[in-house]
Amino acid sequence: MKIATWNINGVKARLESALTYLRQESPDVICFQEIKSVDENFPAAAFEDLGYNVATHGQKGFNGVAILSKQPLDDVTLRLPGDETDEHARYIEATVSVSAGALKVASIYLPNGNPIGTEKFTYKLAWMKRLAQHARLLLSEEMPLVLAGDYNVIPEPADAKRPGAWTGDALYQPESRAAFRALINEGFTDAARQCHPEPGVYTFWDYQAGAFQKDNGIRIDHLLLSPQAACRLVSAGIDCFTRGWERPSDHVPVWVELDL
DNA sequence: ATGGCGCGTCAAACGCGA
Repeated sequence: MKIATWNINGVKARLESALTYLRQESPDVICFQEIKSVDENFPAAAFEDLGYNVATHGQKGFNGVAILSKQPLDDVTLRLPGDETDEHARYIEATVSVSAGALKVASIYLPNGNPIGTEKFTYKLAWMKRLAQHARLLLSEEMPLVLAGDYNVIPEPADAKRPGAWTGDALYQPESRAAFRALINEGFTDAARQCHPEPGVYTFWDYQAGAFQKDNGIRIDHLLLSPQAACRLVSAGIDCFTRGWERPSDHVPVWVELDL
């Protein structure tokens, strides 16, 4: 079973690319971030025509997450618990039935947090704390679980071509990295890193300054596996080729193959 | 060495991202 995550930076702008990717790679589940669309305007029919069930949590203009699955999506939950005043559409979770039982999947769009020293960075750290708390609850269910998405965190120096260029950035702050480590240390496996220990593995290249041509990338999109998913890990990969497509997203799909 | 973009909103710049 193949589960992918992709920050598509606007579903309207990326619809043809997304459909092409799904036709070509055919993941069983794909998590989208930054759909930048309200639920009513999400082009669900186009994805349903490819055999996907669709669950979205959108808002006007920015943010917005979705889960698409060939198998039915049950118990769809919107919003990350812990702050009723948080209006950002950044979290959706659902259960997918599989032959071995059930798999839980979340599509996560973690706050960017820039610039540091502002309420945006405070919001990022608070959001990460809420995520870690909710993750503990999910782990206690002891089922295969994949927390997939754009974490907006560069975990280690090896996750950036030029780590020194990110020292003042919210994605690479010690607090951001510590919060990510704390989440991992609850018992998750970083699927792409597990399968690809080598440096030079990136999921994002800025639109500016020819970043992709220079391979000046960072690894900020992650699939975190619960122990019950990690023991079924077959392979993981990053589909960099979409970054070379016409009008690309600045992020590329990351995927994991689980023996489920 | 440095900086170079793109999407959505809304109809000209601007917020936002990373």
